[in-house]
Amino acid sequence: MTASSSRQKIITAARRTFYERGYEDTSFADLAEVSGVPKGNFYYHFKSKAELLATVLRARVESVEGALQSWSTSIPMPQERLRRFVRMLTSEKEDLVRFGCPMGSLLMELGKKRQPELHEQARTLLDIYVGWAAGQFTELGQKPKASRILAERLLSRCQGVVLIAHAYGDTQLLNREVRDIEQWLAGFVC
Amino acid sequence: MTASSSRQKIITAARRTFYERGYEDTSFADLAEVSGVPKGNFYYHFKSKAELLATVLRARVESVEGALQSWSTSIPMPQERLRRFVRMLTSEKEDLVRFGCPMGSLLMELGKKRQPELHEQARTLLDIYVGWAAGQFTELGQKPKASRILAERLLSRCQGVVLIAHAYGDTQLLNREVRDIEQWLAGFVC
DNA sequence: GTCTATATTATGATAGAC
DNA sequence: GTCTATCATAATATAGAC
Repeated sequence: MTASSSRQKIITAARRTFYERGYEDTSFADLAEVSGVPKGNFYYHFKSKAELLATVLRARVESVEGALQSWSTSIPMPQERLRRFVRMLTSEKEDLVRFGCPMGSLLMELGKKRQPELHEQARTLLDIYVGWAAGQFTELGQKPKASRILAERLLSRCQGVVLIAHAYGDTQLLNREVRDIEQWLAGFVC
Repeated sequence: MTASSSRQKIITAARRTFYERGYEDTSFADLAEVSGVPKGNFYYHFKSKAELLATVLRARVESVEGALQSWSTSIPMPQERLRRFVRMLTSEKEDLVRFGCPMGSLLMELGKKRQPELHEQARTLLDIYVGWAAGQFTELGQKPKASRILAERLLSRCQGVVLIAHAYGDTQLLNREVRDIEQWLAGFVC
């Protein structure tokens, strides 16, 4: 087994388990079990648990950047791109209802940590979404300042919906509120 | 120092510190420091840390019920009561921007715990707000089912706004989005 | 009821053989 | 690079004197 393979197994397991149980409640013993890599090896690949988290956050950033860029090339109309973004909530509904939003969970948990650099890295994720959404609103004819506000409002609404749907474990609520956000978005199309 | 005094000091310290640092990251040593009560005493008043958390959650439930009931008697118009509710976000803005929403934080953290009864207790808090808000919408002439949906939407929007404002540490964003929610609410008045 | 001292366990992290 | 064994620490929880 190559080095990068073990390293990748750890990252994959951490990404999923940090999401499901939270960062603090996930031990290296847990990750060893999930990944199949003995926990002693972890310190060959990462110098600390915080560094593993930073790596997971970078991996999430790259995933998100990749998805958003691919939409920008494959979907011509900005309003369709925004719909595609909101539709993520329904296509991922099982996980979102069970575990909440991966980004939102990290933002909340890391926002309470003593190390502010971890919170900053989680905020990078949010910034990518907000910056991208603002770009779509600008293409729809909104001024830069208004675009930023609308983007923050869109992310805010998505986060709120997922949080409540997760609290109630209610998939229907999620579906219904996604439709409401889509209707709100439709007001900016014409 | 009476028994109830020590007990109350622990609850007060726990309520605040669980909010600021999260439940899991708050140790009895931390609470001993904050409350001034030696940590050995904690197990005289509470049989476990989980029981202390349950007590804190009950205290929050009582606070919320008290506030909502007092509004129902002191504020005659339901639309004014809903405004009062949303205005909480601005009157508590310093804490909300620094630490997020106390209820939202607990919902997220406890939603990832193995003990589902803790998550249920946190959801009780949410249920109280949602039930109360639904009652206000009903008084405004909405049908019961629509009232429930609007109440969930209101809580969802508030939670989302606080989460994003907290992530960015942005008080202005909070103020602005609160105004937007108030405008949305105003649509149901006439 | 209050406090000190301590047991117990889990975790992040390290040492060193292979 | 991989794996086992182990350290050091911090946390929950308990025992028992006062």
